[in-house]
Amino acid sequence: MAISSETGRPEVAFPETPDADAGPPRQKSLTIGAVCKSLIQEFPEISISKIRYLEDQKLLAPRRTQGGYRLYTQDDVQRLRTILRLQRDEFLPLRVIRQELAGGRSESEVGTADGRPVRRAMMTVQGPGSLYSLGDVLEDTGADPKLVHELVEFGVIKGETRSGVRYFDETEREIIRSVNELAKYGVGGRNLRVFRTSADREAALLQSILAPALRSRNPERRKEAVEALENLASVTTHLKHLLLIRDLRKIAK
Amino acid sequence: MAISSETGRPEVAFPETPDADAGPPRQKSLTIGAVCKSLIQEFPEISISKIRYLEDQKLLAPRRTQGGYRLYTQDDVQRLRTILRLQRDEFLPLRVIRQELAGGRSESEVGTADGRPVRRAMMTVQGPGSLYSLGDVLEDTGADPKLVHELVEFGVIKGETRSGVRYFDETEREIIRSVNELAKYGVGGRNLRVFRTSADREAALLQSILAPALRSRNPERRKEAVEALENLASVTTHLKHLLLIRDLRKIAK
DNA sequence: CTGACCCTCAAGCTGAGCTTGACCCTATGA
DNA sequence: TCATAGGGTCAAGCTCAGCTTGAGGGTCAG
Repeated sequence: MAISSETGRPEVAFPETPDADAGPPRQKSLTIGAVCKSLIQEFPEISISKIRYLEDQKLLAPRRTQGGYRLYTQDDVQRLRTILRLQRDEFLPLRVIRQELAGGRSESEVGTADGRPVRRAMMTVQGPGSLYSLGDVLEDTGADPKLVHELVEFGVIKGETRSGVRYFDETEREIIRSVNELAKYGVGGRNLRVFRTSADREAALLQSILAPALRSRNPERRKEAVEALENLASVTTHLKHLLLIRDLRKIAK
Repeated sequence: MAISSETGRPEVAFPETPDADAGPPRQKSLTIGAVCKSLIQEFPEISISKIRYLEDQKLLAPRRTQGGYRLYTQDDVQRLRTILRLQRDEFLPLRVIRQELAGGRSESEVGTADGRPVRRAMMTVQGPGSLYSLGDVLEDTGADPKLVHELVEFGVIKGETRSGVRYFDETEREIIRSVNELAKYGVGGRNLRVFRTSADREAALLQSILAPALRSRNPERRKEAVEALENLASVTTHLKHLLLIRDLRKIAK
């Protein structure tokens, strides 16, 4: 409801209404100047032109007003913060940051001063996690409602209907984000089938391997099996990525 | 005995005598050309002028012969290797590398041994990258030679035969590592087909999408296309992982 | 309707990280 | 002993990432 349509026109133009609805702190969009001010504490080197430059380099994609002004949601700002931190603290070149962010290295995982670990939130097989309304998801991901509808229809995601309203979990939200990203490159519609069926096939494979343990009466064993499942998922994902890279190299000649 | 004194004058000038004395492999000093050759496997981009440049930047300080020739001990070479790895895999600028090395971050703790880093290497579609012999790979990954043989036979990896010896690149090495990991869980043999074909299918998809740009005469456009390829690879990998997680959740109940 | 703010686009700047070339010296073995 | 392959210095130059600047012009809230 907050966002009217694909044109990126917010109903309430500027600093969005601090609407008194749902719990989570609502998204107030900021102009580029405001964003700059809000970050100058942590990053004294920042500048408006730099933020624009980062957008030019495909690291950001804020919505726009009808007039062409950039509007940054809190998520956009968080992403920007992440970018700046990766640049400052890890010396990563923008090209690499772009990829890190494209693959799901998300905001929260960088800031928190830790050393290595990088635990991926929605990568876990366990637990429910938080739920997001369609509006939340659209705002978060910048996706077209039609796209979400399509995904639901194709059974890629299904959400969870609660008192008539459909909610999505983090994984689903990230799926939407990724699909939206792919759409920009012209990957969409039935191409997604390729991914779905390969995921299904793979899940079946892993299940068949761990089936005995998963069906076990012993909760200890079941827990182990679930963990194994997570590990296997990571490894196979990595392997598939490597195989893909290998193939792509041939293509790129 | 091998090295005479602080003046940097070696008793036996050039490639030092392979002296048959004390147990530990004695310090054979290498000339800059020899060093370069010995590293070109792992770092194809290296050059004599670059090594000299690094010295200029105070990252190295090899001894010299009376005549002014640089002489590198094994330790020097190891240090150089470390520098190059920090540069390639962690993207550290030389200024930072200098500090890291000054404050005891030692050779051993960066390389192949440990867990994470190794970022770029096999993630990029570009470039030749370093090469590893079968022995290197087996040592690195702890895999069974038979396994490697199998992978080569199945055409999953093929290596690069150079003067009769087969070498593998980083991607292939990591593929081997992953497959070996999977083998521990009992995933192997023809199960790998699933992964291979899905990677192939996906590569074909991406290729078809970017084909025009990739075939373009304009090098500018081609570069963009290759970058897009890398981004797409990241995104699709992420997406597939998410889909897999989604499936696995159902399985795990 | 004005003043602060924002937009694009092309050109320019800066520093890191090498490379090149001119010119000369060193080590080694035939 | 001297040919020749390999090294050495130094200054200049090149490339690329990552911004900045400036000209010219539109947008938005009060």
